[in-house]
This record gives sequence, structure tokens and C-alpha cells, in this order.
Amino acid sequence: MSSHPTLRDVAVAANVSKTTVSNVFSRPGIVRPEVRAIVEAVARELGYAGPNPKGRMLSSGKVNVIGVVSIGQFGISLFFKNAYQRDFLAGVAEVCEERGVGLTLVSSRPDQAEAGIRNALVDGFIFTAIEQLDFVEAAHRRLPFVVMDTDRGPGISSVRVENRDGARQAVRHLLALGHRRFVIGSALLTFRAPVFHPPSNSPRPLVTGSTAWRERLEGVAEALCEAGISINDVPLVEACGTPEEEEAFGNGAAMILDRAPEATAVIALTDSLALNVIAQAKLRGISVPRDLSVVGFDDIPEAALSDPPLTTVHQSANVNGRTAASILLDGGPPRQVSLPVTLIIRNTTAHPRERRFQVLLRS
Amino acid sequence: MSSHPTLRDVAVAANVSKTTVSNVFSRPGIVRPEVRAIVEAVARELGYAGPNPKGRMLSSGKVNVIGVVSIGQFGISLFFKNAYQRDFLAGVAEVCEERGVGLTLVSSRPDQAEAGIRNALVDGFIFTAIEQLDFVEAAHRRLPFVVMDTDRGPGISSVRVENRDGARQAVRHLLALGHRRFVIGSALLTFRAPVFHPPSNSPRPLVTGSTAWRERLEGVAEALCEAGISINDVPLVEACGTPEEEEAFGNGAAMILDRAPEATAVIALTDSLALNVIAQAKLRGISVPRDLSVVGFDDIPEAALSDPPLTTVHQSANVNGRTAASILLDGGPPRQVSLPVTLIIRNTTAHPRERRFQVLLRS
DNA sequence: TTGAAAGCGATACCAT
DNA sequence: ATGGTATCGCTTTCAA
Repeated sequence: MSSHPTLRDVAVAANVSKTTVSNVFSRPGIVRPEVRAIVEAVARELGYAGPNPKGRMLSSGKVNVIGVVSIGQFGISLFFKNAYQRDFLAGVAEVCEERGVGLTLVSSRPDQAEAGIRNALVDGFIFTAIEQLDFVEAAHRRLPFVVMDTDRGPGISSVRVENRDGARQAVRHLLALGHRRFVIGSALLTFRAPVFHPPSNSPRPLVTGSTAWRERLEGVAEALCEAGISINDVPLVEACGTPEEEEAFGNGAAMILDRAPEATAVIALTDSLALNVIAQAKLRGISVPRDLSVVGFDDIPEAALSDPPLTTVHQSANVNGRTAASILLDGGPPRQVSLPVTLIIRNTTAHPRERRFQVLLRS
Repeated sequence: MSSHPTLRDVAVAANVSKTTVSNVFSRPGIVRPEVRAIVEAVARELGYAGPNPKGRMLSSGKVNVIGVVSIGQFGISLFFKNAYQRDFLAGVAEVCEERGVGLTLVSSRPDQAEAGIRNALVDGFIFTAIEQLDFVEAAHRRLPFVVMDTDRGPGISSVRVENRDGARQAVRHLLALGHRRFVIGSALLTFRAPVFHPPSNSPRPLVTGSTAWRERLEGVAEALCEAGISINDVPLVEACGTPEEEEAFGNGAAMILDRAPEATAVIALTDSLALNVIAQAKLRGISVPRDLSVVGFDDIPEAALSDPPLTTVHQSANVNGRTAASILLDGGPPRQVSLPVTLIIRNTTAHPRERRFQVLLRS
């Protein structure tokens, strides 16, 4: 009693019912001031800290917290390491803040994801990648959630960006500059060595089948197609995209340069990769954009700061996060939103070196 | 029943007690395999998702989540915006991950802090800065907590770094180079315009009284004292240190340059400020370190990347975070740890321009 | 090994 | 405005 008073202890000591004590703390307006004063005094005397959130939550069913689940095999520390994730979460956090809602980070490391999602004390989830949906179904929790980067139909809330359109814009830009020989860099969502897919007549099976990357590739394919180029003829590299794996990443950039020396432009499906290609090119004395053009995707903050500043497809991680959090917290029926993207032309793209030849071809 | 089966429904349907069902899910080892199989089958059939975390938590009293409270007036989005905070939280997140513990972010915005701390569903707190309120509430809830950056005595767990020592090292370095005319830049923990404190015989009351800043100032004072200089004779600027307030921050850097034109070295008590001073100096054609030396504190990642790379006192936000989380999760008696720091000499410090004069003075 | 019963701490509904 | 009571979903003695 003295060590840990509960609402009941206060009620007894103050000679009122539990209900009244509860009201004093949760709806002070409806209780008579004099009674309230007494209850408050007793509570203070007993060292009662107000309704225990655990009991309160069990009764009311609300925890006032939403959960964000990390990507793929990565744990929650990714949220603080990866630039895109960081800005995304800042957006989510801003909305939570505005509404007085807490935010908990749930790991999606294979060994923890299921238990994590099953046991998280949250009112809903934001899934940063779709694999987690499976877990939710497994966990059968009837909690609302929104999924990022993929539209799973009208029953499920989702927030994505116009990946195809963005990729198309980027490639068209390169084509308009006269480029005809490309190499594509895509991202791996797992810790592993980069993979090289040489040109091939049959569709090449990617290691990572995430929707976003697939859509971006489709956009690339469409734009190339408009110029009469088949994406199957373009070499493709998949490389790990996390800061933890700078090394593997560096290797990915190196692989792009090594395995496709004839390319005049690299189409990187994510900025981090683009930035690494630029760094790697610099090491080799390849001048960007004079010898090699590079486009990225995402427009992370570093993109504008790189040397030279990166031409890339802009999406706002922050807005994505805000949108997802709003949908979840608004609590209406499922909504699907697809945010537009814009090509930001900075200084990593230029005419290919064999400019005159290309111009001839184009005219 | 069909829409939301509980442990009891399963028990009834399987013709066993609630206890048994509970055991099947929480301590499968102790229940006979055949019974377990039946219960599991029934559960699956009913669509029972396993113990509801809310009920479980109320009973057991454990949430398996720790809370991290943001700094000062800032909301949780600061965790994703400020470089130091970000790395700090990554460290906390790593430890949580290793132990399968969740992480929730609690806002300390003035309008939300109290309710947030009072209602957070957590087993303990990490306070990134201690305000009386936090403390009181946490103590009231009888939850363990650890505070950053300040030692509150043996009863309270704390993690800090050797701020005084670090500041001393930085200033001694400047003194050894021959500097004698300084300006100090400290950080503001609230959103507001920078403040200029001119030299004064009486101690100058700082706007922000955080322990860390005070300790750093003490270190500065001690080192200056060794060279016969009173810190009271050194102009001091307090400026806001968050990315949101780049503008105010820029102003702070400008103020430092404007109001102390005679200084040959600026002692910035935090890297972000140092970096802004460098940027501001560049704008004015002041060459660092030729015309002006700058030292920082923290060694955020950007410090090594700046142009020129920043001389600063290194502390590892990541290690600080890991340490705090470990102490909290280890759950032993309160511990106080103070982590060492090291001066990293890079390229923003050099002899003052009037070098020969200074050398004369020193010899 | 399994079951019965007693909470955990609070809220909500229905009377009064 | 207050009080009584059922309930939220589970874990935990304690017996059997």
C-alpha cells in the first residue's frame, strides 16, 4: 500500500468510490470541486501518481502509440543510419508529435519481427516494406496499418510515389542528352555481395523483388523502349544499400564501372548508389559528367551536396512519412495515395563524350 | 467470439483451462505435446493470434520497451534531425535490438512532456537531458531511468562524458598554438535568437543552464586560467543548435564573427555551431585556419567531412547511447559512468596570424 | 501436468 | 455527481 498505491487505495482512503477517483484524474470537470480537492489531497499524501497507464490501457483499449517497422532484415538502428529512412521517420514523428501520439520502433530482423509485431503495444503500424504484411497476417492482430511503397489494393492503406514516372523522366533526360549506352544500378535489401546481371534475352531474375525497385525498372524499360532500346540489353548491377555495408556498396559501384566500361551513363535506382558511383569514378580519374553521366533516385539531402551535385528524381521522404502517419491516425477507411516525383537536373548529367556522333544519330 | 477470440474462448473450445492455453503459448515446454497440439489446432481454427499484449502486460507488469525522452522543448523529430541525437539513438537502438526490447520515443515538448512521461508504456526511461519534471514523474512512477550528461549522485544512474577535460584539452591546444584572443560559442536549448554576452567582471548568467554546457565552460575557464586569462574577459555567444533553426544558427555564427572581430580563435562548445562558424567565415572571405582557428566539441560525422576538417573534441554519441541503454536494461543498482573524450586535431586550428608576436610572448 | 480462482489497475455502464 | 459492479485478457499462485 505505501510502496505502490493504486486508484483503489486512494478511493478507500478518501472514502469515495473508485469511479470518483478515476474521474478526478481523467475527467476532473464532472466532479464536485470539494470532493476533488479531498481526493487530490489524499492522492498526494499517499504518493499516488495518477492512473497507471497499463491498467488504463487495458480498460480503454487505446495505447496512443503507433509502431513503425523497419525494413527487411534490418533492425531499428537503420532508422538512424539510412538517410531516406531517417527523413521518413522524421515526417512520421512530426505528425505523431502534433497529435500527442507516441512512436515505437519495431525491429524487423528475422529473429525478432514476428514476436515484435505480435507483442508491440501500439494502435497501428506503418510498414516500411511489404514483407511485414505477412507477419501481420500471421499475427492476426486486428490493428490498422499502412504499407509503404506498394499498392496492395483498396483494402489496404498504402503510400507510394510514382516510381515508374520518375524513372521514366530520368531516363528520358539521359536519352535527350544523347546517351545510348547505359548501365543500371539497383539496390539489394539484404546483406550480401553485389550481383552482376549481364545483358540477356530472357528477363533477368532480380535478387530483390521489392515493388519499388520493380516499378523503377519498369519505368526505365519504358523510357528505353521509346528510344528503341531493350532493357534486356543493358547490364544491371544489384548492390547493397546500407551504410553498414559501405564496403559492399563500394564494391557495387566498382562493379558497375568494371563490368560496363562502355556505358556513357549510369542509371542508379537510389541516390546512395549513385553517390558511391561518383566517388568510385573520382578515384579512377573518370570525370562526372564529362566522361560519365549519373542519375540517382530519391534526392536525399546528400544528393544536392555532392560534388558535382547529383541529378536525381526527387521524392520527399518526409512527406511520405507525414502522409503515412496521417492516414493511420486519421483512422478512416483504407486509402491509397501515390505521391508525384520530379526530376531535378543538377550537374552529374551531360552530353556523352561522343557528342557529335550522338547528335547526328538524334537528328 | 468469432471476431476477436481470446484466450478464454480457446480454452473453452479446446476443453482445457485458461492456464493451459496460456502455457501453450508462453511456456510450451511444460504442456503435454498431445494437449498442446489440440490447443494449437483450436487456436488456429478460431483465428486466435496468441496472447494479447495488453492483457499480458497488465498481468506480468512488463512491457519490454524502454522510452527515450527528447531534449528540452524539442519534440521527437529532433531524434532524426540532430546529428548527435541521431547517433545517440542509433546506439540505444542497437542495444535494444540485441536484447529484443522495443524502443519508444517520448516527446518532451512542454505541452506533452508530463502526460507523455506519465502515460508511456515503458519499463524505464532514458532522459537525454534532465529537467526536474522528468525526474519527478519517473520517480513517481517508480520506473528506473538513466539520465544523460549530468551526474546526479549515487542514487541515480547517469552517463556523461568528461566535458571539462575535453574543453580543457581543446583550449590548451589553442593556447599552445599561441592564441590569446578568443570568443566562445555555446548552445541554446530553446528556440530563440542568439544572445551575446560581452566580457564582464561578474559571472554572466547563461540562458541555458544545462550541466554539459556548464562543464564545458568550466573546462574552458580552467585552461584559460592556466594561461592567465580570465573567462570573464572572453566574449560569449549563445545560439540555437537545431537544424530547424539553421537561420537562427547562422545568425549565431554571424554574431560570433561580428561581435568579436578581434578574436583569433573561436571555441565552439558544439560542432554544429563550429561548422556554421566556418561556413559563415567562408562567406566573408575569412580563411580558416589562416585567419581564424575554430575548435568544436562532439565530433559529429560532419566534422571530419567539413572543409577544412574540424579540430574537435571527440565523444561517441553511439557509445553514449549504448552505455545508457545497457545500464537501464541490465537493471542493476544505479551506476554513474563518465566516458573519456579525446581531442582530434584536424585542420581548423593553426597559429594565429600574428604568430611571431605570440611566440615571443610564450617563450 | 493441469485446473480453479484471485488478481493486475483501471474504465464504463447503469443505477441512485 | 457518485457508487456498485462487471469487464478488459492475461498470468500466477496454489491445489489436485
